[in-house]
Amino acid sequence: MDFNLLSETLFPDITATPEDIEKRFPKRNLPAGACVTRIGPSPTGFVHLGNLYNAVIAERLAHQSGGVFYLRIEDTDNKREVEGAVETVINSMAYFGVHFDEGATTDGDSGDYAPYRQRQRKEIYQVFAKYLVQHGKAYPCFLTAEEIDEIREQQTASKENPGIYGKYAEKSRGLTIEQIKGNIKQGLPWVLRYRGEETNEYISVDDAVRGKLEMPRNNMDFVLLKSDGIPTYHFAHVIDDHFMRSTHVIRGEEWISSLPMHVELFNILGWDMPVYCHTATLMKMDGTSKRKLSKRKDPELALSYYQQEGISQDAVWEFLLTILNSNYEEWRIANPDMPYTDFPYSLDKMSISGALVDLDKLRDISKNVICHMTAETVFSKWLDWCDIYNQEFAELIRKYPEKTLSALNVGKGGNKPRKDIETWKQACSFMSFYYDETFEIQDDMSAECNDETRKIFFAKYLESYNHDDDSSAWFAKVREITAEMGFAVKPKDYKKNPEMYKGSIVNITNMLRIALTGRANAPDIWEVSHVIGEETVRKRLEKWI
RNA sequence: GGCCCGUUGGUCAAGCGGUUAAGACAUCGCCCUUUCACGGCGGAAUCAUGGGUUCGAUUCCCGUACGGGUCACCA
Repeated sequence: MDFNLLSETLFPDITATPEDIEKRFPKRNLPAGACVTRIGPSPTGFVHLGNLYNAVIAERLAHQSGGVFYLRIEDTDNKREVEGAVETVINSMAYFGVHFDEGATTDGDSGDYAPYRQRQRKEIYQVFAKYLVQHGKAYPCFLTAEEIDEIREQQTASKENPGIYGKYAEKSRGLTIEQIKGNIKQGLPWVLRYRGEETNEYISVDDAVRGKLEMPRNNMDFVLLKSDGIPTYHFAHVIDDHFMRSTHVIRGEEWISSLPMHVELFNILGWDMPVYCHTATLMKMDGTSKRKLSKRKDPELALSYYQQEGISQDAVWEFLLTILNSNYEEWRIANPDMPYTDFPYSLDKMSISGALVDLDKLRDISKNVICHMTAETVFSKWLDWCDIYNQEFAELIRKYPEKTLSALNVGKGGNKPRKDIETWKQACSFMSFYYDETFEIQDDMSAECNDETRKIFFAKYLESYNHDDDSSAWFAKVREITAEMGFAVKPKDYKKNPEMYKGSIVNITNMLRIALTGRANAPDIWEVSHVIGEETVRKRLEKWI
């Protein structure tokens, strides 16, 4: 077979050579050790935690080494593409603070290795498709879906591995140049297949997170170009990561099994392989067993879930970093105020078994992240979230900016700051008692405080109430009233001799707190009183008399 | 089914031939405290399993079980 003639028949319009492409995308001029990484989402409209997970690794690797981190859109499957999905990807990454140095943007592509959308790189792939045909390493295949099914059935029946290889490839490989020309003239669709070798060799790849990976060398005639002339993932990956000069390929472990195909292509094209980093799959607890997070069953897989829940993007990063590098948590405890960018991220500290997405842990992290923010930061981030997800509350915040800010400052100072706010969504319910519009009594007062006790207490309290009292003067009065009413001023006294008292000061303050905030769990009473103001204090307490 | 990856408390995990098997979340108890928190202290709780190798295995090797991935003109 005349491979040159075949390649001209198949790709008459391709005139560029591999050398031309090499020249067009020269090696990057970066300091030694700089990593070039990327994420390559496909625009299906669904951005999930796994995307972010890998993005965090890639971003850290690139930016902590002075390298480049870019966004490539893997849109080779036009059937799955959803309109606006590229924007969705870019926007959600931006929302979570992932910034690219180059790649696809909402406004075209930016960077020297453009285009960054695979469909626009069709000619580039075809240059190499043609090259492989010229060298007898690829051939057109006219097998129909039915024929392929038949082969598979036969293979299943005889318990052989499914696929086009060895003797099963004879039919598709055996065409003469005339037959091929004739088929093309007739307009029959064809795909370009790699010509696999029958082999029992093994390949070995050093994976940066898993160590040595050993598996049988590829023997399949896998598809390089689909019938629309667009490459499959495998072919596109090899060409793009070579020409975009990626040094590290970070991707999920589901790709491990196609590694032999990629190795084959890198070898045949004579290129160096990037460092592969196959990451663990995110799991979830289902009953008593772990399973992969599923798009249909688990809302927390979608990145939009974290946005809707109002989990701060910093918290999501912290969380991801803690499951990505086992020493991150200790580092964070030792360095509570440093930015995460100071943490030296390393691939060999990665866990290789699937991590469970533990929402409890996330909440705890989020709480700590928020408690380290200034009230001003909390104010603006929370407001940003409310503007999108809770407009009613956004209005309230805007209506009472000063009150809101001082409320956010309650318990902030000192070395033991309060950790009341977990998420922006939860902040709306936590903060609701500060505003008359959303104030409501949620908890019941303790049994020790019956109607009569309440009436007496609140009457006395209001009578002696002086809004200008400082915290200790205020509390002295509370104690005084408590004693007058026959309640123990010190909880310990009550504990020792419960029969001597009607209750303890704990019951009194609990009653006061509920009247003022509607719940048993709320910050310091004196501080709250000063945020909501004297008028509101009196109004809320008078109701009980 | 073939090939591949994995398995330390409820969860995330450190560990790399000899440890009282770190730490964090969750949980429970106690302490601090006017309350709510925060914080402090402490408890309970783990090496999937069977064989080797070894003076000694959580750690190394093999088998078994269990979980996961993949076997497309999807990525």
